[in-house]
Amino acid sequence: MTQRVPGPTGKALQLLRDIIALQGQPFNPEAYSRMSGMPVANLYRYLTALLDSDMLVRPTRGAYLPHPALLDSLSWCTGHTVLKLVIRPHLEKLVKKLPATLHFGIMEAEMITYLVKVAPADADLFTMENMQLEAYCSGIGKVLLSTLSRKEIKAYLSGGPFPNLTPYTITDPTQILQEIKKTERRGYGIDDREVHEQLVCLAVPVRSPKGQVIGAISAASMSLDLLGSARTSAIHHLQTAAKAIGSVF
Amino acid sequence: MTQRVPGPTGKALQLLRDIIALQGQPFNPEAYSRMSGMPVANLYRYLTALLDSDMLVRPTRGAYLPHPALLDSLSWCTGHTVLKLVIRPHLEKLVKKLPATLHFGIMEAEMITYLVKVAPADADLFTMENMQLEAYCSGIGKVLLSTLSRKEIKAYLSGGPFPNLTPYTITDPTQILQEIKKTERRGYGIDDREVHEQLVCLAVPVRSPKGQVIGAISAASMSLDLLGSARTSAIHHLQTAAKAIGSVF
DNA sequence: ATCATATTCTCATTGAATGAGAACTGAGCA
DNA sequence: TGCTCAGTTCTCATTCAATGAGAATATGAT
Repeated sequence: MTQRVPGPTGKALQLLRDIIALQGQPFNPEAYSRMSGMPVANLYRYLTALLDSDMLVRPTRGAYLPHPALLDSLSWCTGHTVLKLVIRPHLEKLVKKLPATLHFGIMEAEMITYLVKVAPADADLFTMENMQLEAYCSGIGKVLLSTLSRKEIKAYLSGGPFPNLTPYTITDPTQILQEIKKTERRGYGIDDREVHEQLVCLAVPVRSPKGQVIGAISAASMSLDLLGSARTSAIHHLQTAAKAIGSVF
Repeated sequence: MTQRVPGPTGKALQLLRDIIALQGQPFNPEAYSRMSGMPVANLYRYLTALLDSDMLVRPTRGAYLPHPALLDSLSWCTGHTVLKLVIRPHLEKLVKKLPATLHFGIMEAEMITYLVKVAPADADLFTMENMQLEAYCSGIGKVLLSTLSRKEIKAYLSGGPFPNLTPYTITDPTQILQEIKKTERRGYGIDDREVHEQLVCLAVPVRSPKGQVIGAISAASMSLDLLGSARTSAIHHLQTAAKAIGSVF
């Protein structure tokens, strides 16, 4: 809602963004003018430009919707598509230095969606791209949970149930909360055989330069060494890659 | 590709549109500069604005993609959603003056998709929203075919087969071409029991003020009167509504 | 018909976009 | 390691467009 880019172009794009965010609810010019500090005259100038550029349509007075032509021209891709295109090359570069199964995942509706998987030739795991897993027990899940607000974490913990997948799975909400807090302090997430009896995993968040959480990347392995002597190096590699990925957004 | 809106805002939006249209293919700044007449310095100024406004991301040098945040904020609607939102109220107003079953349809992949259906309380037809029908035999199909270029029409006619649905269906490509030509001269499409033995239908195109074909609206009825004494009035009502709808785009 | 509000218009003022070219950066490659 | 080219940023004087307040108009609903 706050302006990000100076000049007329930034204001026009901000207005476009704000109108899209309304999801078709009526747009109140006067209220928007007051809220954004933009005089009505300018507001309508930008609206006209957006309408004439086929970015918006105005079905009736006071109603603004994205232009079908815009939506059609975007129909070849989704948010997931773009994330995959952006992140896969980074993980393919990383896997040469860090020979583990690498994942990129995001949180959607309190579940973790694994969008990208890159594995070394000799290792293969049960995971698949586009798979959804629970958040409370995986490395990516824990580290993404740890970036949420206290309120959101509480909402998540009261959502249960949290089935145990292995003898090591943490299933008690209180203990999960402790684990999330430890993850936050540590800066990275650990899954010590909580999803699969032989599987361990390290995960770090991917943040945009503005601090927004894009998702998380993880390195998983059947070798417990990943949590031992190899841990420091692995975390370093993950964090370097995460920073490079984050800088794209 | 040609600029539609004067001023910096229009140029920025045009650039955004052009990059989206690339569908992720590499973007050549120099070529774009030459083609659009925009100096490279300006080109990069606009690119920066679009990147900073979270409209685009740059995965690598020379690659530009729509920003996932933009795509997510648009995921609540599609081109079809917006078309339905825009057109339904118009047809609901029209049905009070023209008591027939009204449809709005568009051509997609040589088939007609019926996006909106509005029927009087006493009339009901076999049609359903989102249904797809062949183009060559329906009123909407014929009138949309008649707006295509000769080349596109030929491509369509060589696509066949064209099954006959009733004894009245025109199935010979040569005859279909004649029918399309007649439709073009007439300005509206007629379906005289070609889809269903008792069903007749009139259809007119919906055009934006710039002349672009958005789709077509039709009035269908079990009463043959629609093609007789009621025809002039019906066409007039359809054309008035089509003009009102078209002015939105 | 009338009312509220969305929308357009006018004009003097202010500030931003423009365009050419030079300078810089980074990825691929010998 | 350093080369090289394409992509990208920077500088600055010039030009042109955005700005803001308010009045005027158009429109849909009651």
